[in-house]
Amino acid sequence: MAYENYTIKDIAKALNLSPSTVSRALRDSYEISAETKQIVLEYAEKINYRANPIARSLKERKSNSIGIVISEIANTFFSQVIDGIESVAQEKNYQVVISQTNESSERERLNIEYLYSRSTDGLLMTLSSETTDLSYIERLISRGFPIVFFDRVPNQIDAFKVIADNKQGTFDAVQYLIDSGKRRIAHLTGSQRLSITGERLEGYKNALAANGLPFNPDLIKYCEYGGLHLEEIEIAIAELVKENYDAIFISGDKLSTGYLQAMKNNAYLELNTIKIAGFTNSKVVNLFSPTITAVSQPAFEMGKQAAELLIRQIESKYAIEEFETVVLPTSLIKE
Amino acid sequence: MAYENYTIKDIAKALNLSPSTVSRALRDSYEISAETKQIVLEYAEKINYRANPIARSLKERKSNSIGIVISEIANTFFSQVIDGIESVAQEKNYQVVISQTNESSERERLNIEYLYSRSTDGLLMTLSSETTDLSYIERLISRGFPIVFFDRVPNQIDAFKVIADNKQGTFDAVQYLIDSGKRRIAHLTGSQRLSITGERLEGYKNALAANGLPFNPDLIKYCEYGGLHLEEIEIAIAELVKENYDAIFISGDKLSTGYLQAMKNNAYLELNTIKIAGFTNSKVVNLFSPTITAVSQPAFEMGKQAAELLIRQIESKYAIEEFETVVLPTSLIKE
DNA sequence: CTGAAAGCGCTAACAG
DNA sequence: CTGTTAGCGCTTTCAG
Repeated sequence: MAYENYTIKDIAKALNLSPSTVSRALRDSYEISAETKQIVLEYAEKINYRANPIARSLKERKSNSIGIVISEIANTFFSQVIDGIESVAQEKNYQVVISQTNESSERERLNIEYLYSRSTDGLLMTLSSETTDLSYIERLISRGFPIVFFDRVPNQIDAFKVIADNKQGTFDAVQYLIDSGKRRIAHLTGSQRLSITGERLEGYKNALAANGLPFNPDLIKYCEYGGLHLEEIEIAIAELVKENYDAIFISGDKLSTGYLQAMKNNAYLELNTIKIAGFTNSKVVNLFSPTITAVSQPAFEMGKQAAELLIRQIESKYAIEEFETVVLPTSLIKE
Repeated sequence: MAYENYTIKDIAKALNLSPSTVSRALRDSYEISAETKQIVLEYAEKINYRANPIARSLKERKSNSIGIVISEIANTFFSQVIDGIESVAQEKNYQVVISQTNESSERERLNIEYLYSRSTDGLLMTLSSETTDLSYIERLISRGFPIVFFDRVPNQIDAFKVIADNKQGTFDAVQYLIDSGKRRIAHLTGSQRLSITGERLEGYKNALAANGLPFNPDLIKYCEYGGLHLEEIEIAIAELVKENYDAIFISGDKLSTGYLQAMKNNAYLELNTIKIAGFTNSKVVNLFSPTITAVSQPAFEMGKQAAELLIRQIESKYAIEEFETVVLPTSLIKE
C-alpha cells in the first residue's frame, strides 16, 4: 500500500523555501510575492502536487464531508434524493457518505453516531419508521452538529427541513379518484409515527370533506414498515376487501408497488375495477399494469435543497437562529 | 460550529496518566496493566469518548473509506450494487463515498482523481460508456492504489473484477425467445466500448448458432449512451421496424425500460406481437406492460463481493499478484 | 515578504 | 508497565 505523494515539505526543500511560504503560496495568500507564488505553483503543477485533505481536516477541524442517513438506498425515491444531494456536494466540494437504516431505529442510531464520530461536518436524514426516541439527535443538534431533515421530519425538533407538499399532493390525488366517480376510497399508509403519514392522512380527510364524503376509519390501514415486508400489505388488503372499497389511495413508494404486486398475485382479480392512486417516484410508473395514478415527489430537488441548506449551515459563522421548512410541490401523473 | 469532543489528552490529564498510556489502554495493548485499562476504559465510557478518526487517519495513512464511481445512482441496478457495497463496508468499518459520472469520461476522471486525492483507501468502479483512455487509471493502480472493477470492466487492466455471466444470461434469454417460435430476433445494445456489450453480443450469437439461425448484423443496434437519452432508442427502433423483427433482446436496464416506454408511446402499436427480453434489475418488472422477460443481475451480491475483494486488497500486507475475476450467474424472470 | 515554531489528535519508538 | 518524545501534513501565529 505504498503510493507516496508529495508534501509541502518536498516542495519547500526543492525550492529552498520554508513550508509555511509554500503553504501560503498555494493558498494564494496576500503576503506572498507574485514571483514566489508563480514558482511554487509551477513546481506544484509539475509534480502534480495534491494537498493531503486529512492533514488539512485535522488542522481545520472540518472534514468537508456530509453524511446521509436513509432507510434504503435501492429505492427509487431515495436514490433520486441522493442524486440531488450528490450534485450539490460535488459542486461545493463535499464528499457524500452514505448509510442506511432499513427502517431500524437501532441501526439509525448507530449510523448517526458513527457519522458524527467520524467527523462528517453535518447530516442529511429522514427518520426511520421505527424511530420514537429523538433525544440523542436533539443532543447532537444542541451541541452544534448541523442536521437537516427531509421527507420524514420530526415535529419536535427545530431545524432546517425539506418536505414535499404531502397534504396538497394527497388532496389532488383523492380528488381525482372522487372525480372518477369513486366513493369508498381506502387509504393504505405507513407508520403512524412518521410525519408524512399524518400529513397525507390530513390531505385525504380534506378531500373527502371538500366533497361531502364521510370519513370512515375502517378504510384506513397502517403498515408499520411501510411495505418493506409484503405480508403487511396483504393483510391490509384482506381487511379492506371486507369493506367493499372502490378506490384506494396509497401513501408510499414501496406500498404502492407492493399493492400492485399483491393485485397481480391473482388472488384479487375480482378487484379489477378498483381505481388506484398513490405516492411513487418510479420512473416507469406509466408501464405498470394495473395502472396507477402517481403522486410524484420532487426527489432530486429535495436532495438538492436539503444539501444546500446543510452546507449553508455548516459554513455559517454564527449559529443559525431561524430555521425554515421548505415545502416543495408534488406532481400528479394520471394513469 | 463548536461541538468540542474529548481527546486522549483530556483523559490523560484527568487520570494523571500520559497520553500514550491512555492510547494504549484504549487500544487494549498488551503492555498495559489490567487495572489501568479498566480505569481508562471506564472513564472513557463515562465521558463518552470518541477517538478522532481524522487524527488516526493522518497518523496511520489510512482513511477507512472507499470510493464508488458509477454512472448513475438513481438506477435500479446500481443502487442495488451500492446496497451490497454498503452492507460490507458497514460491517468492516469503512465509510462509503459515492460519486457519479453520468456516462461522461471527463467526469469519471475528475471523480477518480478527487477520490484518490481525498485519500479514500481504494475504489470500486464501473466504466462509463464514453471511456476510452484508461492510462491514468493504470497509473494509479501501478502506484499501488487498489481499484476493483465490477459490471463494466476493462480487459486491458489486471485487477480484481466482479461481473455477471453476461454471455450465459443472454444465451438463456435468446434461447427462450427462440423457443417461443421467434426467428428474426433483434438486439438492442449499448456502447461498443463496454465489456458487457461484447459479452452479451457473444451470447446472442451463440444462441442463434446453437439453433441454426443466421446472424444478421442489420438486426443489431447500438446506443452510444445506453439509453440515457430516449431518442437513441427511438432511432434504433425506427431502423429495426424496417427489418421486420419478431422479437428483441435488449442489453441494459435503461434500454429495456426505454424500449417499453417507446412502445407505449403509441407509435408502434402494430408491433404488439413482438416478444421482448432484456437485462433489467427492476423489482417491479412483473408489473410492466408490455410484458418483458427479464435477465436480472445479482446486483447486491456483486456489490458485496466487489467490496470484499477491495477491502481484502486494501488490508493485504503484500501487493496482490494474482487477480481473479468473479463471475456471478444471472437469473431469467419469464414474463 | 519570508521563516521558525507550535499544534490539530493520535500512535509508536525508545527509555526507563 | 508507563512516560517522553517525535512526527503524520498542514496552517498559522509570531518574529524578523
